[in-house]
Amino acid sequence: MKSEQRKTQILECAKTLFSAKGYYQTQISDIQQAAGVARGTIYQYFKNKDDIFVTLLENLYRDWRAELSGRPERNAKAYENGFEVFKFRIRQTFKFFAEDPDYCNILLKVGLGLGGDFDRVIAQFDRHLVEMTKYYLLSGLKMGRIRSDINIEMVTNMIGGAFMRMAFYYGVTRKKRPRLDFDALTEDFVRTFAYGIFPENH
Amino acid sequence: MKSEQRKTQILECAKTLFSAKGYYQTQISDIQQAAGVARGTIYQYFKNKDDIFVTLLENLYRDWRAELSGRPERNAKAYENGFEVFKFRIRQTFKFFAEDPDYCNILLKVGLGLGGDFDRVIAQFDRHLVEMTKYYLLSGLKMGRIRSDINIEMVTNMIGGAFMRMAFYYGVTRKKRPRLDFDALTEDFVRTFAYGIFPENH
Amino acid sequence: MKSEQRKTQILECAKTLFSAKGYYQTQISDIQQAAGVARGTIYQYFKNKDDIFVTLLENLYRDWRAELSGRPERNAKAYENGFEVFKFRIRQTFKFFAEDPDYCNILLKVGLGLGGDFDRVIAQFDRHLVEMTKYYLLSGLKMGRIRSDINIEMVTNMIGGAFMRMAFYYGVTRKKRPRLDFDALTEDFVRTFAYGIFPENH
Amino acid sequence: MKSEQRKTQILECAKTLFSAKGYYQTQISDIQQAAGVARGTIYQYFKNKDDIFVTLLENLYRDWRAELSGRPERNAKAYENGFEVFKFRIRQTFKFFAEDPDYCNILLKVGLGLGGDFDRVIAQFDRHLVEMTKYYLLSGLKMGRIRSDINIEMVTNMIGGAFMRMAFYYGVTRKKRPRLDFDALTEDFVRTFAYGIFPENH
DNA sequence: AATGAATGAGGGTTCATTCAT
DNA sequence: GATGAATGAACCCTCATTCAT
Repeated sequence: MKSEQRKTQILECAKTLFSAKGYYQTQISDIQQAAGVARGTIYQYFKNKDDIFVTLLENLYRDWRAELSGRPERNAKAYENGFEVFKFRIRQTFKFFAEDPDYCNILLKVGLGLGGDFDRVIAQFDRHLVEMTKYYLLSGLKMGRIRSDINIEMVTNMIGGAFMRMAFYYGVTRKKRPRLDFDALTEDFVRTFAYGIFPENH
Repeated sequence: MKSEQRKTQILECAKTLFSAKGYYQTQISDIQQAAGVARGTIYQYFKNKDDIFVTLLENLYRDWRAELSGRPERNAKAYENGFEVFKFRIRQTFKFFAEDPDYCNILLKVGLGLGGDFDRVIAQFDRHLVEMTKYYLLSGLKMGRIRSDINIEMVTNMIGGAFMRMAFYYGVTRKKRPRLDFDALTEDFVRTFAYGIFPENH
Repeated sequence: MKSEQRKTQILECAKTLFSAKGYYQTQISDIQQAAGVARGTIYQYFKNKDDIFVTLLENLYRDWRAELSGRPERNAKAYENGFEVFKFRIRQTFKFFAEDPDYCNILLKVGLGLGGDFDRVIAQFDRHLVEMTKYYLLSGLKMGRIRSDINIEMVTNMIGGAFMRMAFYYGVTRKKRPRLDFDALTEDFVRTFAYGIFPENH
Repeated sequence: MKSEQRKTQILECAKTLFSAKGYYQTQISDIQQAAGVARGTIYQYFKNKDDIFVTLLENLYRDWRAELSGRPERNAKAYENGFEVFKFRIRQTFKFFAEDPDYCNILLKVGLGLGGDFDRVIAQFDRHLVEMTKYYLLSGLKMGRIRSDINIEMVTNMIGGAFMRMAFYYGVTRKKRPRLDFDALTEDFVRTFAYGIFPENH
């Protein structure tokens, strides 16, 4: 228990540092000092430096999924059509990243291009998000709620890319925006993909 | 001239390696061996390892802009309305990344999260792409060709994110897809943002 | 305490080596081997090679001042006139260098012409010695105990130079002279400057 | 002939650089650029870097001896007693260093502590100066012109040290002193050692 | 004789990891 | 469990010297 707290504390310090300085620029000694423990203590909780970063990524994935689970309270009926579910998840993800910019920065910037085991864990998140989108698109297609002429593969990627960039934008780049309205944000985001940006009488 | 060739050759080897292994995983000795020169020779052409990477990024930016310049041959008239210009640039950028996956990988994955001077050069590309998009949106708005109720800031980020992810997808992830039809790809991409994915009679 | 000992031990080895081989001829690996520690251990105690040498010079200066402080036991009265103070300090400095030939060699030979931070620390010693001499000369002048027609600036330099060369001679060049009589040495030195080398009835 | 000029020119540049930056801080490329020749050209005139420095020191020694040779014009008679000869040589050496501060700096500061072959060449100068002094003292002693109770070894070192420091002071430290009166300087220097700094009725 | 690109041995420094206390 | 001194492999970079042209 006490031990678990210590581990969490080290991870928290590591998160801040990795986010601020990147993986290779962050030394074990930085983490150790920030956490206020001795150098060797780190190695009682983690196998090595990689392990810290991977644990961080796995926690991120776990926490994100916890955020996703649950249902939108209101409008339980609409939930059935899949669109509301999708919107809810988009909303929760926005919230998740906006409320933890370090996680956001680590997943969408710092963690990329590191190679090795890291790619695997990051790909896990990526795949999950993409599958979620694709699932929505496919079921929407089947129900006639989505245009039949779209290129699923492409649109999936587009939505994923657009979403991640926005998450990064609102979570990291624009750090000091006081209070984001996640519902409105999500509505705007979804509407753009739903109806396009051309006037209706195009 | 001979000297310029040698520099280019070193850069080419470095590009492949950085793309495949990442910045920190690539040693000077890797580059040196790949280029078939002695260790010290590298330092006759570059100040240090950073310099190689930054030069690579600057060349990337330069080459990309060269790809953008020029006009679509056919349909010169439509070009006037800005939409064709935008589409042309999207198309050229797709082409640029698809034809040079290493550049693509370095810019959109490997180079991120390195910090230092690298961020500056990468941000240059990013800003350029975003400004290009925003410019198109603003002029389209003024001409009534784009819905007046969109959130410019958000849509700009969405298009940028969607585009980069696609470029990465077609350039790197799906590396071995023989022959991409850039015109069709661009058309699909643009249409999705233009008309949305919902059926017309929504 | 233990740590302080280790640092001292490394410094001691470095002193011997720097004195024997010079700054640039002494490698970190020489010091490391002489001290019987691993390469990296050196860097736990010193920022870099420069730092070792500068620390050495600063210790030298500190130790020398410690040697100077204190008063000649006997003849406390004569001490008042300044001459005895001066002689005592000359004596102590002779002693200091004769008993630590490595310090002597590092300060008066090895450390010269290195430039950088080193000059600063060496100049500190030099200035101190010169100021000490000048102070004695000026107060002697005021009290009528020194000829009024001497060129202070020149004589200061002469005494300083003569003294340093002698220190080097007795400390380093003539390394193995068993037992120096510092009192006699000082007496000779001072008398030469006091009365000159010409016969009295010149 | 042309070749000899080229060699001289390289040496001249090397002298300036070695004096300003020290031996190890001066790179072959510095010398090569300053001399306006290609890197490889240096090695057609000198075996290696050491050779340049040693040549410089040997030229210095040669030029100094040239400066010493010759006789004081006036007072040819006094010349016989050795004192005038000694004074003349002191004077010429002052002049030599004051007129070539780089030589002065190289011999009395930069060249010390380098070890290797350099010590040998520098020692040559040193020994010459000391022998000159000792010879004067011994003959003065024999002729009763110098106090019989002085410690020859010590006084020799004192005069040598005092002299070198002064030469350095007037040649390097006080670089910008307009016009030195070498006769007066020498007179002051010699008188200090001759009669001492105490009042006559001590 | 002159060039300057190429060389590579050699040095300083970093930093994740270990282990005796 | 906690500590932090010690470790040493690994890496970047310098720079005197060579040699084909």
